[in-house]
Amino acid sequence: MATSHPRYWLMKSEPGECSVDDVLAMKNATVPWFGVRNYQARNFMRDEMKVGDGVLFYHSSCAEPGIVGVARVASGAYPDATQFDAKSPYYDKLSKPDAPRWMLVDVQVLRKTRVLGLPELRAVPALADMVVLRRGNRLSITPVEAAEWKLITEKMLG
DNA sequence: GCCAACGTTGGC
DNA sequence: GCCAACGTTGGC
Repeated sequence: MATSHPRYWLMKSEPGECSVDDVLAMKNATVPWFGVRNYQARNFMRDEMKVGDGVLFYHSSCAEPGIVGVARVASGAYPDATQFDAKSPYYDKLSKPDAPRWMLVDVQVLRKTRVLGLPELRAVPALADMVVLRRGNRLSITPVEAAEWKLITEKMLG
């Protein structure tokens, strides 16, 4: 049976660690989405994301949280190298190379946008159900509905 | 710095 | 398997 999986996602990054500008400065404007240590977010990357899926690049834990760029999923899932690096804050001593716990995908930034902040997003009735806007949401990767993607990328950022 | 909300841990 | 304690996220 064909399961309809989301084709669009919102991915949070702390700009102090990896901003949209940092990614644009990288080779092919592409970055491995390292550091996710939440099973639900991992499962999205491991099980549901496909190359070409749309991504809203979001800055969190900063002066002006919000959407700051449009990106795409640029690889299938593979192990997050930081889990094996004892010097990394993301080191996981329980993870073994032959049985990695944490998987990631590469994300390629297609364009930087103006900051679409939370108050502006919350002011749009059609976005009221966006997962990222739900009360208490802390998940760093959330699905985005096709209609939400279209509205944000074409109307609000167009 | 505060605090709400949620995930994880671990004793039982 | 329950659930209290604790840690983390992230907006404000």
